Amino acid sequence: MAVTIRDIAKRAGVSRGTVDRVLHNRKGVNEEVACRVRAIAKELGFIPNLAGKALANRKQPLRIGCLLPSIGNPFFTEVIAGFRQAERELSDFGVSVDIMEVKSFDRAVHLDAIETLQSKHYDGLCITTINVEPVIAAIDRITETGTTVVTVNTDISDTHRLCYVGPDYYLGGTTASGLLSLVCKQQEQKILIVTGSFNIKGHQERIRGFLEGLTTRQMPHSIVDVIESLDDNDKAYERTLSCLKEKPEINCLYLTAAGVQGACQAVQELGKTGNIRILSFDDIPTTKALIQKGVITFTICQEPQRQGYDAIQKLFFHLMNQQEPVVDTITRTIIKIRENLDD
Amino acid sequence: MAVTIRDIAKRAGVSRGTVDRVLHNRKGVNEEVACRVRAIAKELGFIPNLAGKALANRKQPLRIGCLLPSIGNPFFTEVIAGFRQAERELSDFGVSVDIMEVKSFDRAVHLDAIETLQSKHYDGLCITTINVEPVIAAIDRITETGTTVVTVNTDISDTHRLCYVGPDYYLGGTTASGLLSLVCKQQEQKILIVTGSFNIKGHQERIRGFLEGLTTRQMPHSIVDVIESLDDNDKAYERTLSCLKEKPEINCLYLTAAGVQGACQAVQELGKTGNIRILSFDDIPTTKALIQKGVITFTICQEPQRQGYDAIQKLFFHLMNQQEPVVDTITRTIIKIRENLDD
DNA sequence: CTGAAAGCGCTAACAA
DNA sequence: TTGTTAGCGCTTTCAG
Repeated sequence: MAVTIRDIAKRAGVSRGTVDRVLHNRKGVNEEVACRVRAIAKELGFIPNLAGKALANRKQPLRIGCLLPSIGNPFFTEVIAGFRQAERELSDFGVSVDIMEVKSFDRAVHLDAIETLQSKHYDGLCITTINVEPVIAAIDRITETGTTVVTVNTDISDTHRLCYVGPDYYLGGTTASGLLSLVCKQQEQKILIVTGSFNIKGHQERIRGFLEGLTTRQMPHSIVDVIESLDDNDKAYERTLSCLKEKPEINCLYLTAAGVQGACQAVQELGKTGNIRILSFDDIPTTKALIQKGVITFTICQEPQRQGYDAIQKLFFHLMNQQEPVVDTITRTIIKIRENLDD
Repeated sequence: MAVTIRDIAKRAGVSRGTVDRVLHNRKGVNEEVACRVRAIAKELGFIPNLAGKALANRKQPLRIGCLLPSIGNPFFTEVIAGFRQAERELSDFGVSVDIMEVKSFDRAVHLDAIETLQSKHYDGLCITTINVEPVIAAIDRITETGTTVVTVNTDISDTHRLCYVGPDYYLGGTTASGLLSLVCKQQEQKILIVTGSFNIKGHQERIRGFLEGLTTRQMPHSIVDVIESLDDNDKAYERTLSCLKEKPEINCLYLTAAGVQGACQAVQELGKTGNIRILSFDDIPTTKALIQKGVITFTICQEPQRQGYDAIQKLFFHLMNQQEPVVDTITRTIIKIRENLDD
């Protein structure tokens, strides 16, 4: 039978109320008793019962706020589904989830959004934002007020976030290179890299992992060019098109970010489908369609729905039961080809 | 604010006890009142609060029993880890999980094990067993006594199980064929299929999916032979060795089941590593090592840990809150190559 | 057949 | 500084 605060109270010769105060580090307890209670709790290996806590907390439900740069970016649809699933499963424990969506990775927009979130005094935050100085500072201000922050999909370095839930971008890159090597054998690849932004660390990591992976696999290759799509289909289309025209030797496209459809459209219009091998990331509907058609050979995914789900879960368990250390959740690097696209 | 039995009781002009009796279909309630209560519950969209239930149920905890043919089969290590993780997370809700392990797929052994499980009167069962007549009947006998059964990893047809949690074997086969096609282009594959048993449906499905997938991808190929390993490394080694000697044209091995290490040993001893392409299923430690070494090109996995975890979760939620319909969980078909082997 | 009351583990408001 | 009490939603026992 599990240990309860009753057991601790009896053993320490105090009331349950006092035990509760000690366990929550609330002031107004004689330091001596506090010590004794803490010692006994540790000795007995006390773990608070979740059901009991949830029931008692019902009057002051747990409020979680989220920030996603999801407007106009279909990738985040799945992340949101994960948030919502977690909210549903945890509703019996008094959890509510608000999602704030913004467009783009603009610095001012994000700072503004974070300000707004702070003003709402959530118990916890799940956020995907940009890793730049003023944003980092804003987040530190929030954590200092006692709000717990989890970073989702994109980590924010050197801040006091509880943990990160998202992919290993470098591993995504090496996996792409590994599979490319298997598929192309010793045929030299003349590669055009279409990345999202030179300023986004995840995209850079996908390139770094890819290049190092090609070397490890001793894959003959050359990088013909690296261009930015800014996660935009139109830009990806134009720039890919002009680059392919200029450099007809290109036989491989490595798409590290959004803008997949645009880049593929350029290839298709030039009648080069089949002659140019295309690799991409994620599996938004348009990408799936291109794999079905055989335009893209494979895509590397990152469990977006799980990112949303796990972020909320982590936050919840931590808020309900401080103490045990929290580690990052690195979501899986999933290879999808035509056959296993739908699961 | 969510609806509680209190709300229903007030509205129906009865006590909470009566509402509880009605909601649990317990006898001893005037049919008229019962109807009224049921109607109000439905109208208000009542969903019982999990935390409340768990707390009240604490005196009669939920007991779940599991059956796995895991002795001597490393694949199930992960499934067990999933069972245990679920048990840990649900311990606050009074759930306990007993695991019964047997060796092999012997009919008598399984019948005996199921008998034993029945005699322990568990609230729910998670089982991996064989899909044959007497076993099916034994399971039906159990479900008739009110014990809920979930099938894990291997489904049992036409029985009154709550649901199935496991892979889509056919999809595993098509995925293997799809990736093989990408890797081998138009090079004709002369394939030796090493399956586990002709009598195990999952293995058959992996073959069927593979063959149909090769046709869909218009992959030139021939099946040189199909042999059984009986999930045993020694047998796999011997039979693969003699077959490879007899038919030196074989350039591809399709391993649908256990015995991977044995089959690979045969290839290695003949000095044919690199000349024979090998595909396998699952990622037990020995298989991982063979991928690292480059002996196996890729392996198709099925989320074994999630199988264990989800099976318990499903069972738990259903036992706590009958009513909502339960659907099967088909775990993902995961492609692993050297680079993404460890996640 | 039905209501009242106690209790699961925990929290918070109120007394002392 | 500490103890007492009521109550979260649900189940169960004991009266009636």
